[in-house]
Amino acid sequence: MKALHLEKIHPGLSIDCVVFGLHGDTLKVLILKLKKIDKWALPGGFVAATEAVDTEAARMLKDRTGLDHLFLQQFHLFGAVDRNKVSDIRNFVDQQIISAAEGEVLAQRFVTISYYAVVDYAKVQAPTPDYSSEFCEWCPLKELPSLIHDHREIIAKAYQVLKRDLNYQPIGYNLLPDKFTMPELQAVYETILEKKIDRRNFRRKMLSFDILIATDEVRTGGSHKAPILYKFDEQKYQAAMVGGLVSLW
Amino acid sequence: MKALHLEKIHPGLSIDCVVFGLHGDTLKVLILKLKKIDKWALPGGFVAATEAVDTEAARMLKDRTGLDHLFLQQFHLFGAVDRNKVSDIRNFVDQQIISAAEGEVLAQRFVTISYYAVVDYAKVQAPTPDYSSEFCEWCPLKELPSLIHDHREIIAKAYQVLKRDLNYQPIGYNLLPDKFTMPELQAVYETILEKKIDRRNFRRKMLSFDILIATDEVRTGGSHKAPILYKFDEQKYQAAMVGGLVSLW
DNA sequence: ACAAAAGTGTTCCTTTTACACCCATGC
DNA sequence: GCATGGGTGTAAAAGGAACACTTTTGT
Repeated sequence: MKALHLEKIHPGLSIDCVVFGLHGDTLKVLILKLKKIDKWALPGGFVAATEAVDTEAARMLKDRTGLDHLFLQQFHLFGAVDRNKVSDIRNFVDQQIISAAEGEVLAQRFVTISYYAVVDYAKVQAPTPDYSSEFCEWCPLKELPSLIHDHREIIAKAYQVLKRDLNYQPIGYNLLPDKFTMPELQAVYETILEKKIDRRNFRRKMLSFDILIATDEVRTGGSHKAPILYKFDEQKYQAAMVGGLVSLW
Repeated sequence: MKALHLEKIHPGLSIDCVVFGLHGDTLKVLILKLKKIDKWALPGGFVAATEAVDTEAARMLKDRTGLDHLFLQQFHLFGAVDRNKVSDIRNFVDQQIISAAEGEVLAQRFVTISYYAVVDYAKVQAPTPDYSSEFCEWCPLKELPSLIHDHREIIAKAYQVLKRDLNYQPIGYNLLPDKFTMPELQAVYETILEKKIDRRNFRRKMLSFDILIATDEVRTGGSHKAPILYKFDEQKYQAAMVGGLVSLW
């Protein structure tokens, strides 16, 4: 159980991560159940004085999910004056999750820089809680429990940005295993965008981007024709991420 | 001349603003010439402990440009460990622009949250320098002088985001006077995207978004047919900003 | 009258949309 | 063999690209 080392952190700045995963046709986010308190929180933490902010975000994700090199996007700094609620901090101290001295520090004003990540649900075996939480859970985006501070707002913004980015960049990559079928990829889009897409048109358009490679394997098991397994063309995928898939002019 | 009040600011956090303006067919950014030092800086400052970050960014823009209610978008937190160069700070102290005690504080690690703004060049009469700078100037994006810290990198990122956003949202609004002609609007796109667009196709597509209202006025003066003046339809413009102009599905 | 540049229209071609049809797999 | 869902094809409509023509303004 790691403790806090508040003297070594960058002052007044925290990181919060919204980790998206797809469970069947449900979009879920990773949240932590706090100890002794009936509230939840986003995975996050503080920035070591000696580390880059982006590096620290990646570290936190690794600590919680075990995953490295994932799709991690900084998306917004939340900087309202009273965004970290003093009542929440006091609760922490009362429940002896943090010391009075630590509570003192955390009750000061904090701004938080938020990142979102999209991960392959299946690759995250057992998400690991941190010092302040008893367990970690995937929660459907539409069924969020009571969250501390402005974490609900952060998730809402993350989802909005995710939807926008999905229309611009082939994010599906990161939510799926290395090899996946066209219907699986389509499900990613339909779930996130909350919209039905014509099967055949989706297929054609997706293939036209020329970022997928058909393998000679198929996914058997369903009582129907076995769908072809695809993988992303790393090179072309990266290029598409830079330029974007659609543009006005 | 306002002084620094470092005891009242949020620690380790600064704001930097990239203000874009269009001068003819040149995209320019607003930069400040530092006193006694042969370097330039972005307009920016520190966050009062009692103010929201977004509010502070707007205040800085108002202080420098006199403009209120402008298009101001937070776009990235720069959080590398050594991004604020100690040598630059020392220079400040040596030149007595700031006190030794202030220099002490500023030499600590700072992360900066960046905003970009797009403004009507003509509306900014005389940009006002701050306590650290002797004057303020519009500089062509392609001819940037030596800038402190990572400000060059910040401008580069801002430009990249601006180009992306332009393809998504009708930003042109903010770079132009209330009433403008179709060729003027087209020039905004061509200048920012560095790309020629067919006059007639641009017109048709832009009108198809149904966010422009033709006035019954024209702009005279050119030795050619007087172009119609348009204005944005506030309502529909706002809606388009939310949904975006293009989408994959 | 002429140059310059704006407004309008047209043609061709590509993409999108909305389908019908066939194919493989498991029960 | 049949239900299920995947792969392929196609006709009609919409949208995009390229270009000709007309109109207005200042000199």
